[in-house]
Amino acid sequence: MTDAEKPTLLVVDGHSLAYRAFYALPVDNFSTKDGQHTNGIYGFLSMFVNLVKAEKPTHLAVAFDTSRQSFRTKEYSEYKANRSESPAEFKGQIPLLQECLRALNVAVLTKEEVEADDILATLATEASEAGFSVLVCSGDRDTIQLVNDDITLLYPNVQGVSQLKRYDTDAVIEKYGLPPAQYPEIAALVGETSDNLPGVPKVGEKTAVKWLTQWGSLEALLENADKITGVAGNNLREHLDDVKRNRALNRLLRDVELEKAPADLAVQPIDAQGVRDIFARLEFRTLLPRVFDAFGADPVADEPALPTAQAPTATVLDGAGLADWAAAATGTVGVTVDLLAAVPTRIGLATDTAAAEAEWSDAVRDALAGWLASDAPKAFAGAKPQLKALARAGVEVGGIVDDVILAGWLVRPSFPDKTLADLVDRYLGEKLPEADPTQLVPETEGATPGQLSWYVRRVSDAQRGDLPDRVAEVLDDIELPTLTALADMELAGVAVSHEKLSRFSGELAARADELAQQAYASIGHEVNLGSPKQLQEVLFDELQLPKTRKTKSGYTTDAAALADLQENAHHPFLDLLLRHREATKLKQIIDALDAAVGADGRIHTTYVQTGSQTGRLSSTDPNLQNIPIRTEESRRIRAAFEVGDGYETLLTADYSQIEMRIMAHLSGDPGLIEAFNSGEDLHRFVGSRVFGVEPSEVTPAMRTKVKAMSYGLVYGLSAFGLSKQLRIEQSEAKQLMLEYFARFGAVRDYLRGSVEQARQDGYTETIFGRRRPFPDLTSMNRVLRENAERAALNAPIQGSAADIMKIALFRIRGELASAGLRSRVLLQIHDELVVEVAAGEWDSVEGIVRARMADAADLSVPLDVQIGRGGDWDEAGH
DNA sequence: TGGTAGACGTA
DNA sequence: CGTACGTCTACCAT
Repeated sequence: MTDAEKPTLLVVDGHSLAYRAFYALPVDNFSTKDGQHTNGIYGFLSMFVNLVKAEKPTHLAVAFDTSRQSFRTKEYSEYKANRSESPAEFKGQIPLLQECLRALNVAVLTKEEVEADDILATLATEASEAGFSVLVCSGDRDTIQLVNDDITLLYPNVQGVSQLKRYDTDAVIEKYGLPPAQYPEIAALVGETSDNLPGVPKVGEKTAVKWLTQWGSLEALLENADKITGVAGNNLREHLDDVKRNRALNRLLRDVELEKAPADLAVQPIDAQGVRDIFARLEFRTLLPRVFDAFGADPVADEPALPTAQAPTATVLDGAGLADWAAAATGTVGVTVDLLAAVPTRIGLATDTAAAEAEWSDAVRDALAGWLASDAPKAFAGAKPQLKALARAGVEVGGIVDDVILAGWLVRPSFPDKTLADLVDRYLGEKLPEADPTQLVPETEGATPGQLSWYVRRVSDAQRGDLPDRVAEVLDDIELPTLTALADMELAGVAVSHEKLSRFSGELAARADELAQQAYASIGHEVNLGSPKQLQEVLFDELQLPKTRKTKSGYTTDAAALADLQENAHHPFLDLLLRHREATKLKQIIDALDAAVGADGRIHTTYVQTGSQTGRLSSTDPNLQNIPIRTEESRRIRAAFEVGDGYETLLTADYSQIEMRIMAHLSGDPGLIEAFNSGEDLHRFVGSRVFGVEPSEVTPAMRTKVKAMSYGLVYGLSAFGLSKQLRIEQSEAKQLMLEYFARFGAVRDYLRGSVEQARQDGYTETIFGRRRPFPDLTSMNRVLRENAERAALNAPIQGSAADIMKIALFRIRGELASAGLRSRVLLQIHDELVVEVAAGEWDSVEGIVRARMADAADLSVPLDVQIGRGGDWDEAGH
């Protein structure tokens, strides 16, 4: 067998190389946006990919230490005792690196009590005996002893991991003057500082090599120790035990029992999707193509192809046939409506064994409308756009018992599966047949609506088994009813006055222009006021203003920082810039809204039901949940949202302090509960308790402080953050927190306890059972862990509020309908609803809205609802 | 064309 | 060093 034909095994010491990368690469450039450090992972993978590409091994493995404890520390407790604990930022990267390697289908080997190098030694030895050519990659010099004709060591340079030096037998002899097997004998004499193994004083590499050459081996040298002259000889005789110990400890084990033999380590096709997923999490982008290249995988085609199940051929029927088919079907029927430009084109139905479908037509609509509206159980994947299209065609849908996208989001709200294909992969382990969108005449046919429905039904079945009971209740009792309500709201849209918007836009354009001219004049030249980069040059280079808070690429120019600057070093440019920002921001919002007004004079937002990790909705295209309200002027935008033709007035209804009320309920704090039951203003009540004065004696300053404290609590605010917001000393903020908790101790106990509970369970839970997983609560990375703690503190509170609002929303919708009223809910802004009220319906509607919002949940404090009325949103917002 | 950073609007 | 979102512009890489 020639070398070229020999299989090549590459074995890598994962720990030592990642560790080198950790120190070689700057943390700042290698962290995810939520604070996970990735420099060690990136550096390792980068080197690893280069190695694989260059060496083209046929077999691969990466070994890791399990802990600092090994048989060596047992034999010699001082072994590596001089090494400081590796930083938590590094340790936290190891599991993620291992996850990457698993996605690459590379064997990850560990063994209790044994160091990674012993695993390398065992594999290298076994492989070389089995006729492999072996590459050992390690940053530990002890691995030099492994080198022989079949085994080559790749050793990283001091600079880092980008350059590896090759040690074959000749290279070792050239460098050390002795064959590789004798390197440990040199090391035993010289000692190894990094392992805390002292050697013979005054004996360096030169002397050691000279002695060993002279006597042939360490054994012979030690036998003849009394014949060595000079100080070094004396030292040797005094340190014989050290040398023997060193030699015993630096001998790598070659007979560790491993789960894998070299032959089991053949390079496998990578899990392309798995690699994409973990790389996306780690925010690696440039690495992805390099990995696919090195491993010879096609980044586009999904690699180790999942099995494609044989979907039943969907029977193509006419309307009557499909209606008969549906009526005869037992159990839940999967439903898929194909859309083109939001209009139905085809409809497919399926059980878990059979599928049927039809081109959409008036005849199909008429035949199927009865079954669709009935309670016959139906499952969808992403139902809302389909429901809307059907509704536009005049078809109502009842009996919705599942939406697999919603169910998937409830299980994994942080990484929701976005498509049916994702869910088919996750729950069925199959690949959904999809037409290649880049090809005019696709090679692979996509599934038909009937077949898609078959997948929907099967995913639905598989997923239900995976759903904890309480989460299933959230799906059935909250999300599915909400789904229909949202479809109605989106279809209804909200009337917006183009005239009001465009007049305001014109005013703002003129003002922004004037402010820009004045700003240019104040600094003597033009500058793009919308470019933070150019602004930094003006502020900190030209004007030499004091530096503000750091950002990734310089210093911030945000409003808070500019306001600070103005206090210290007022320059006319600052005020002009702030006012210009305000004007352009408003104009930009107005223009976006104006562009979104449809032919019907209304804006139809899209509510993303899976848009948050807490259970809240989000709103897009356009976002109607962040319409300005704070400044008098910005409210002119709200005034452009008007009651529509055929309706009489707008009603707004919002929960007051719902999150604080939920805190009171969850914590059971008697003081806070009393505050809400007393009828007194919340912050006044809390202020009187905290500062020990009568409610009437609570000053505005006191009220501001406790208000900030109360709201901050819900977000995991620190003394630092509180002091910053209130612009008070940290000591005073700390004192305020102490006083607050002295009066409302159960609040603190609850918050602490809920985070601890979440740490144990791995997830938080709302009052209604909605869960949110928090794996980072046990992270060793402090930033990551503390971020998770604050989010975990907030999740049950924000999430319970979201649950309550959803319940109120669909109950209001149902009751308005069953009372035969035309009035309808248009908007939801987290704790507020906007309702369009038809003539003569105000009293009924107001009563329904108030009652259903107030009794949406039974808490230990009342849910207070504020109602407003007006011809536009601004007026209605009291 | 696509993605990120910085800024800022809301609850 | 306060949670949850979406969208805009500038800018840089492709």
